[in-house]
Amino acid sequence: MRRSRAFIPTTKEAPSEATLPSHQFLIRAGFINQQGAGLYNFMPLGKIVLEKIRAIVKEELDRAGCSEVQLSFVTPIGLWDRSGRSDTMGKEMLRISDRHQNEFVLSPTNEEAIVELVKNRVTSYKDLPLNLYQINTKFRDEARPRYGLLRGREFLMKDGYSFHASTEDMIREFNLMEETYKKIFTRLGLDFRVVAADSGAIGGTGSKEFHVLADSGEDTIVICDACDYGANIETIFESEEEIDALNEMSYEELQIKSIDEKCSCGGNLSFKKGIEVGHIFQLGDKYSSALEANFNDENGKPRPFEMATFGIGVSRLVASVIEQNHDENGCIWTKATAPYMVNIMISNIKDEAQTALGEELYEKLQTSHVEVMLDDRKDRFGFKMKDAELIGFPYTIIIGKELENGLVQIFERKTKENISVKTEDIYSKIMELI
RNA sequence: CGGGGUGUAGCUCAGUAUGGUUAGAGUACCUGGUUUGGGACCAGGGGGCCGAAGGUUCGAGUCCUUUCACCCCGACCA
Repeated sequence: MRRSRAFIPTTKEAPSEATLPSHQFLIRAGFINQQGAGLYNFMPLGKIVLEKIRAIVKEELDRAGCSEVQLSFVTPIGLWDRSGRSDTMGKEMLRISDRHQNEFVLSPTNEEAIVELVKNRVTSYKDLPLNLYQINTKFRDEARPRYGLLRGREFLMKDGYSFHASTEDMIREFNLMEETYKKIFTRLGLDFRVVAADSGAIGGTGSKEFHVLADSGEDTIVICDACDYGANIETIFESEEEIDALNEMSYEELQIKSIDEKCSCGGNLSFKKGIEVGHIFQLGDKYSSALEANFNDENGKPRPFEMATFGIGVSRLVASVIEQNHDENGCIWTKATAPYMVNIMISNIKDEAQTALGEELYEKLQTSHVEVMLDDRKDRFGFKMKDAELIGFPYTIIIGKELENGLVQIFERKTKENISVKTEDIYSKIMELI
């Protein structure tokens, strides 16, 4: 992409309502803009990142044997009446009416829809297990949306549902998804922890959350430095008072509390702030029983499906990458999430030698299927560098005044290091780095 | 859903206590020129239903009423 032709409206100042780094930088760098409370538009850069994350999620799930579907976003209210959630979920569900005054709900989640879909189509234990997922828009009418993409009302989420003939098989799938999620978050380049979680109102026997470690996280988790124990503090402390008193709680008390739970390896425990980007649940037959979704077992007897459910906040991940990876100058995208891997900056567009080399490299990298931006704007060096840092390209090739000496520079966003490379070596060097 | 706050140029914000020329600044944008290694400089220019509706007044960005939107703290958040 040529920067001169791109739609990337960057600004020097952040809108006053943005308080978190991810919110400020994603807006300042022209990735997203706010449409209303908890509603965001994705501009070209934001859309690219969103699609990259979506593609990685899809790839790993497909590899693990899941099948992608797409459920309708607008759902008849009757679906929610049958499960009782039109009452229990209350105002979180946004209700709308059509021209016939029929009531509908914008899907906040899709347990009911998926059970209805599978019910009476999968009727034998021989057809199990089955794991279906979608990556689709959700709408939850949060009482107070905030923090940009981290807590929007409309958001992109991957939601998966599995069906099994036995609890053992359901647990097998649950463990498979835990491993699959680890692969996904690792590929995205994130520092994350898996923690025991509160099963909450959805019920079920087990649940785990995946947290991206970041100071701005809304959740507090306890992790052990010696084993893989981790837990959301909600599972350790029963009352609000205890959580409020957390700061005064002594280290020993925490240690004892946690040992009582699961960690007895003797390692050091510490508190961390986390952003919940994934959550997996063992559902059991809660929904299949309620909606009378049965299969026939080996003896021909009808039994409700054993189910599990798996979620990943895809649009939340976009913000999470930046919460974990930024500095005072802007975004630092991981290699897997960067909208463009390489930014070629022509320092002075009037300099014919610089422009010629820039164009040549641009063609060559594109031919090699490298995602590359060519900054061919008329602006000055400093302006273009600030812009590149704000956006957060992993590498910027600077074609500037050193070209006279046969040298160009590679600026690495993460380390802010500049290395000089001979012009004839630049292509091989950048291919080696990315 | 309780409590608090803010709506003025694309963006960040003055101006509103005490109503009174043609509503301002910075930034961004356009034109010309000078510049070209860290968000440049000079000159000129365009851009506003002062969130919306109603009211008070000779006169409203400013006062009153209604309403909409957004933000912050809290509660809530499979």
